[in-house]
Amino acid sequence: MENTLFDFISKYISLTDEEKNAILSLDLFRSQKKGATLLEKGQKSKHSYFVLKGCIRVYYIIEGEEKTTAFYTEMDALTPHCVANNTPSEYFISCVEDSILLVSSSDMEAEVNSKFPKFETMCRMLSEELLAKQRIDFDEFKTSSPEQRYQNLLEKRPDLIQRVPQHQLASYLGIQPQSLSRLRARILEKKS
Amino acid sequence: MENTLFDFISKYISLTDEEKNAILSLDLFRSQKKGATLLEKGQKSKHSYFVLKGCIRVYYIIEGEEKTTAFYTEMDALTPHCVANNTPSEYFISCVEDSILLVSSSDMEAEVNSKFPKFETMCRMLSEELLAKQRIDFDEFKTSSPEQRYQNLLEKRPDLIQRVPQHQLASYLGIQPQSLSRLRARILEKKS
DNA sequence: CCTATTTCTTAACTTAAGTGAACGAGTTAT
DNA sequence: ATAACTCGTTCACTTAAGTTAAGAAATAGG
Repeated sequence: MENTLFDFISKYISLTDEEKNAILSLDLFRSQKKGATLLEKGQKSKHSYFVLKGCIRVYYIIEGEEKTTAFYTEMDALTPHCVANNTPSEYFISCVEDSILLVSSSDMEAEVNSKFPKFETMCRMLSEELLAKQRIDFDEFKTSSPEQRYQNLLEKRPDLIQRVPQHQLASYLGIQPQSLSRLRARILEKKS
Repeated sequence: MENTLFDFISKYISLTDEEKNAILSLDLFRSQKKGATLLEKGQKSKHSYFVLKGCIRVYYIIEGEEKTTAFYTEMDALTPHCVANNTPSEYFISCVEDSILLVSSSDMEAEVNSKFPKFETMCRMLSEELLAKQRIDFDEFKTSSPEQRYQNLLEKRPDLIQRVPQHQLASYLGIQPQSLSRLRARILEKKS
């Protein structure tokens, strides 16, 4: 588990053993059961998450319906919108599977950032990278049909289709569960 | 023009007059004519943009069709995906209007970041903020219909609808220009 | 100033997604 | 063990977006 974290960090900066131990001593790892809620709509929170194992999702409740918009799996980092601007959350976050997460608070990050400039550099690089990557994902979503989005997902995150309930996948693809069912049937039809 | 920039920066950090002069002496402001291309597909680039005045757009050419996916106007910052990972660009960037831009290179930013930690802090805060904001935009896009997206745009960026050609707006909303025309007619119908 | 081109709209038709309902399989709770 | 739910699928029907084509309006270029 620690290795997952340090492998990830090593993509951006290099840490001494001392620094690694300092991080471990902060004791940030948390286990969560499938279905556990990490953040509710309306709540304020200062917590950011890094997924070491498992899967968490972001969802809204719109006119009584759950709309899942994002999944975070191994090596994914998530700072909810409400953390940045200290407002009540517009969405929920919960565990799709039993998960092991690294949970940090913005206060703690601010402290670490000011003590270790190297760490702030990593945060900057990481969020710049995620911003550019998310831009591409958004662009792909805009420029493709539901069917193309599903095919795209099959290529890029085939594991998600196995791990996650269909009705959650559907809203992730921007459609109704019935449409996803139909679309899958249509694709099978084509192959044969 | 300088004020636009320093007003923006002051949201994140405070600068001394000396520091302001240092920034101005870098001479980063560039004027661009409507229609000018800032980045082409396949090109590598190290340039990031901050829009002081005007409007630039990101677009793809997919099966011969232009697909516009993003607009950047006054006080918006853009670091293309290809800058972060030094790969050929998957999209084009061009000016929708005559524009005044601040253009920086990643080399220069790296240098400034290492000399002035304050500046790196600003970059981190900015990209974290943009990441969270873009996440919300993406979520709204996923959870709403083309018509809702248009109504949403009317509320949040009414200026865009005036400044930008309809066919570019259409792909920004994820639909065909004909569908946008129809959808606008439908909305007018409802109001009366 | 007029022509050429681009942009926007409209229309008719096709295709796919939304909606409401029903069903069976699998799960959870009592 | 059975009742109550959840989940995925299918069906019939409605609605909206995609597609192709044509024409009007606005814009740019010579």
